[in-house]
Amino acid sequence: MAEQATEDRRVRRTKQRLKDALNELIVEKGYDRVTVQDLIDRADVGRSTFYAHYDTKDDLMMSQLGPLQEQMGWALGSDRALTESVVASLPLFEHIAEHHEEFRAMIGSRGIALAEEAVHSALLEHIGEELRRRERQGERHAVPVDARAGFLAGSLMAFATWWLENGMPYSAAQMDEMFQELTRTA
Amino acid sequence: MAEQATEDRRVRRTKQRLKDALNELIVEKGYDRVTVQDLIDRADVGRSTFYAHYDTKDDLMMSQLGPLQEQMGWALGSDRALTESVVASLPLFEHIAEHHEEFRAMIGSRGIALAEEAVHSALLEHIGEELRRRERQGERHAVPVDARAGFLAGSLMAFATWWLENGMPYSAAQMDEMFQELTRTA
Amino acid sequence: MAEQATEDRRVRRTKQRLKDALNELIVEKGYDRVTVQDLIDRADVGRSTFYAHYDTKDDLMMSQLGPLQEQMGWALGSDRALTESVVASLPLFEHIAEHHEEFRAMIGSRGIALAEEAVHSALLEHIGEELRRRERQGERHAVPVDARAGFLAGSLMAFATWWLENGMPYSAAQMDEMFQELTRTA
Amino acid sequence: MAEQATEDRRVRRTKQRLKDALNELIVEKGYDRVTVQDLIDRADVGRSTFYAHYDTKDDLMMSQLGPLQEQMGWALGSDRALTESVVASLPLFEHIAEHHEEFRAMIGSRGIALAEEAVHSALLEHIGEELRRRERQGERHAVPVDARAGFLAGSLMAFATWWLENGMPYSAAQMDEMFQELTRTA
DNA sequence: TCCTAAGCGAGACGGTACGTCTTGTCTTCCA
DNA sequence: TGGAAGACAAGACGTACCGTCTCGCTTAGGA
Repeated sequence: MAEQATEDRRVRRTKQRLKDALNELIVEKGYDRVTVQDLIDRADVGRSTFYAHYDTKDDLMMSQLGPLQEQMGWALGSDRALTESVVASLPLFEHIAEHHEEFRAMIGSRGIALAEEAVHSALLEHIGEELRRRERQGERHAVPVDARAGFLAGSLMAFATWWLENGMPYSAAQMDEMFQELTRTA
Repeated sequence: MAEQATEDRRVRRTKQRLKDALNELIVEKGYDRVTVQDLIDRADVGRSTFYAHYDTKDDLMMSQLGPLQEQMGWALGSDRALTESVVASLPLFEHIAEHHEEFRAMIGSRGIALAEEAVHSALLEHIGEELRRRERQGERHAVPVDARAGFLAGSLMAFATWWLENGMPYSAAQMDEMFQELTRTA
Repeated sequence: MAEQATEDRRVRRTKQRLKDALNELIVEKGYDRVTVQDLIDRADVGRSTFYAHYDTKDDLMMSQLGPLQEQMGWALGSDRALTESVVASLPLFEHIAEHHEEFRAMIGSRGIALAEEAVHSALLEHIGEELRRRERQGERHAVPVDARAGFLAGSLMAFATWWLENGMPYSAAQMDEMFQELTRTA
Repeated sequence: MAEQATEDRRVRRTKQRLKDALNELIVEKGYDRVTVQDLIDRADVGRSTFYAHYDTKDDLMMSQLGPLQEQMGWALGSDRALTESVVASLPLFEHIAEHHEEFRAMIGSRGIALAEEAVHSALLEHIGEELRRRERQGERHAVPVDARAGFLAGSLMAFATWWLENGMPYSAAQMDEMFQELTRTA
């Protein structure tokens, strides 16, 4: 919308303070234990102001995920991803390594589900497109495209989650390498 | 435990009524919308009785997952699983197919996370053991055992979830076949 | 306090509705059987709103007693009390006669104890002051002032209670006359 | 009752243990804060056993008050009371002095109300009888008998209560003397 | 000596009320 | 006129007691 662009400077500031508050509080006490009251206290914003901009805490959370999705999408389509492999997993692992503190604070919470869902759907779309493109170019595979896309997107998310939850015992590069090897037939 | 076995007949009945109530209500309104009040109304049980046996709704949910874990564990170790493949994925797909109504009622809720976590950990343990056994017998692989176990357990869960959330367009047997093919190198 | 005066109009309305509800319910079912739930249902107020203003049901009750104390204090110091007698008992008997329905609904309950305590302490203070004033003016008595004040305040309360609990067989004026006669030596 | 006499030895022991438990607990935590659970724990008695003998905690309390009433009644009719005065107040003050610890633990509680009520009614009856006896013997008074009885019983209770709640600054004998003086015209 | 009914402990149970917490709506006031 | 402040209704939560109940064990007192 045009209004988005013209959005009041103050409104942008208020929204930003709420996002900052959320991110701080997630690290401090975990996503699930953050209440709307916490958010507005921290952001120094009136209760009604919060609800004027966002429907729920989850809504605020998701409004931050758009940029993440774009970033992932961009990464997936970038030069760095121009390999023979279907999935450019490296950017994902690197992003996680960079923000592991925030992510770890959300483990087990409803918040991580939202983030996962956002990345997962971006992943699913990109992978699906790539697989369909290759199929049009004559590539054949025993497993149908939809299943392969579901499998690849899901197992990448799962592999990354495993990594995060187990103390990240490998580097992002190693994770990428291993993932490519493990999904060679997919 | 021996005490478990000697548990008062009444206590067992009460617990069973609560479990039944939970399962019914999950299907009716989804896990997250079920309140403790709903449970005790349906089970015709006093509020304090509920809290005498379970700490929270999640606690009640988890008490049902033990049997599920055992069932999965048993399935994973059964004759049917005696294939050359590491993971006996068929029993999992079949279990899901059988209970797809309950599972679908929990999609996106905190309840499914508990169930997933229970099955996932059982899976992880079994797969880890099997991989370590094979390694002791001389099998070699480019990817370390812990990462392969994490990958296999995670991607099986993810693949099953994808299946459930996309209308189960394949049979359990087909899913099993595809999973074996997709993880041939893992 | 100044803040009291500036108190939000809505707050005052809410508090008033709660006080009205309490008074109605006391008459209907007796103080002890009135629950917080009854109060908020009748006052059409949220549960948390009740607790935002009052700690307990007793707290709400006591908040109504302040005015009663003031009224009694004023009565005790008024022209009508300017007799040779130490205690102006008539206003008390008249007040009881006027509100006998409410008082009777509280007989035997914890609520009446709060009301009695409020009136009793106001009485005790006024009588003590008056006796000390007279002593300074040379009046002498075989019994020390503190004991006489305790006796007079207590026996007035007791006499009034007896009256209320026995069907008020005399008029307020008769009660007053009798009380003066019975405590002539005190 | 005859049954009372034939009451099982065990039953008597159980009841006594409950009474002892109540008295101990009253001193320890105050009447109102004593729960039935406290009582049966202390008395080492089953829950149903308690309810087999008493309806409520108040019931147990009152079962102890009978003896107190008899004691007071006996005292009021004894030789020591054979004075020209209507009320033999000395025994009451002495009884309170002896048990002031228990009584003080009950101040402000619902328990004291039960005890007061028991003593008060015994007092009222004795005083009423005495006053009517004297009237039959020709004694005349400006205030009717029922009112004088109500006044005397009530003010004695009130005076005793004042004494107890204000640190018992006089001896029982002094209290008795003062009470006689203050009610000379009643 | 047995046996049979009562007393009893243990504690599960249904139920009621409590005081706390969080949510999303609504109102008031101020800059 | 938009946003800060915060009162409010709604309703779930976990806790504390209550009075009822079922279950076996013990423990006389009469057969």
